[in-house]
Amino acid sequence: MSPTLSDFEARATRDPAPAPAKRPSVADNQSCLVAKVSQLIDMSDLELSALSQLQTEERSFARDEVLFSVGDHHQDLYIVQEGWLFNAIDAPDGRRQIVNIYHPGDIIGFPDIALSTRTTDLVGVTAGSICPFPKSGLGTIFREAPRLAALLLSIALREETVLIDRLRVFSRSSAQARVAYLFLELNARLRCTTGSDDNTLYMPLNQHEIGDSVGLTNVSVSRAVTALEERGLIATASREVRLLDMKALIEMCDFEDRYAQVVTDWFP
Amino acid sequence: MSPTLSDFEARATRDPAPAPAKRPSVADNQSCLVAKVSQLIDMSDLELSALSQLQTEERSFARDEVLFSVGDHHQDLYIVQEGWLFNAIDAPDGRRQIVNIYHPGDIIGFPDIALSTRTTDLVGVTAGSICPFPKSGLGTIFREAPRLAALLLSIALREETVLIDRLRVFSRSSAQARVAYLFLELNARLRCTTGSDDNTLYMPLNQHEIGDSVGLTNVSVSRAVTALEERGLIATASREVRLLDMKALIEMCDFEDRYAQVVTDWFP
DNA sequence: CGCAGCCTTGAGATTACTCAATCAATGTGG
DNA sequence: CCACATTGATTGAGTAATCTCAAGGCTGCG
Repeated sequence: MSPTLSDFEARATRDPAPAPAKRPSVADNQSCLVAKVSQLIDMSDLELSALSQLQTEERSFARDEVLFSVGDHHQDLYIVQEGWLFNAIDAPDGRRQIVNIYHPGDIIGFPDIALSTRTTDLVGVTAGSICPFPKSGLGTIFREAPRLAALLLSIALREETVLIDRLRVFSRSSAQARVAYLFLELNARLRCTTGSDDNTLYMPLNQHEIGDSVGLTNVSVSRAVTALEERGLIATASREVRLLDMKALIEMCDFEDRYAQVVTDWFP
Repeated sequence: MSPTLSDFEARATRDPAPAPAKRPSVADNQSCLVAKVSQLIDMSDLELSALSQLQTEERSFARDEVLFSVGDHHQDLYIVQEGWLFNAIDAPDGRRQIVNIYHPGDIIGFPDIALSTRTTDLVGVTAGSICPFPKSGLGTIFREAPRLAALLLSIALREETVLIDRLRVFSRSSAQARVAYLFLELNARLRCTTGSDDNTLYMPLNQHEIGDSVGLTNVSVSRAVTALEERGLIATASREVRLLDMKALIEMCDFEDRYAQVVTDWFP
């Protein structure tokens, strides 16, 4: 039996070893994008074929590999097949802002397609692979599969809502609240794909990278994590975080789960 | 001659008196959305009629009026016809995050349509009016006018890029840099609609509201503005800000103008 | 003239940052 | 199998920035 999307996801989150075993090409079965979209809506044959035509070869990446950089010209979106990545912007003072953390099934590079060049670097957190998806294929989708086009807009708008949530948290809250928010968000996202619900999450980012995500230094992250542990809100193992007191965590950073629902009532 | 979009904009930014004079209804000429979209691309007759059918009655609002609140169910997007508004989220500790500031021609409520309820409050900064646009009309656009649908996605993605820029600035930068960024962003947005290029901008927000926008207290805003003036980077009058040293301002907050361009090469 | 809203300024408290040293975990080569 | 190097996490001490609380000033308006 060939692997399904959830197989990929489970493997990616539990076994992020640097050298991934030989996997069957995605073309063996279906494209990453088809898998991703199938999760969200049922597709007609027409829609399926429109999507499948956009299939291109997957590309693998290594831990810490930079897949593209700010200023690069681009032709593609990517769908994550396996592994974690993030995109980031380097500030002139040497600090870095991690903008988004990507997991299997996520779409990478969406905001950039309205501009001519990349606005962020893309970096591998673990080893893994991504499926390119030519930007020009979007035209086809909009022309031939309006319902899929509407779904893409929905995905973009949900990303925007999440960014607004983060803006609120990161511009006002304490170090502990910021770290708590990051853990809660990752948990919400991973839960809706992997289905595990014990509120334990795999965390391949080191504390410096966590700091780059939430706007803190590695030292402040360390202190915040320690404080959250001492308060009994979380427990950390080697590369795992367990959220012990969801209610308190959610309350301290005013977290909202935006991944639970997608409204489709206005779709064509 | 009935007013054009740019008439509205010029009036809104230069004459934000609390009680707007009687204006002809937008139906006299064309819908707000048609005007907005015409700015960005040329439309075929088919596209024009698809858009025009979505016309509904405009609604006026007063300074400080709350037009909708977090949790409200919604059916509409809005296009700003005249005046300024912002949307905001109240934090449990009594502070408030202003998420977005809207000017004539802007689309309000876009991120919310992927969710069932409002995620922010909408508040009038000056008096003005907005044109509702039923969410269900989006389905029509996606079905019948794919190029307009693609344009909507572009607009959403540009909003997202701007949010990413803000996340970077507000989670790391100094008070002066945050305030400078806000002024630069407002200037860039107003310039592309009003066309004035002397880098002087109308600023109806008080310092408390500026603080709510950039994640500072009113006291810190006051100190930051004073410091920027003392350094000769800006000058402030009663309700105006003049940007004296664009180069230094842009450099201190790493500002990027995302409003100058929209790439349409992938459009159907 | 006096009130109200907004802005400014001061002083002390809080919070995160920087710099630096130490500790822990992991992996490598002899 | 163990010394050693490397990377990441922790802890301490002092610094810098913003926040809070509070008082006072300016401006526009009834």
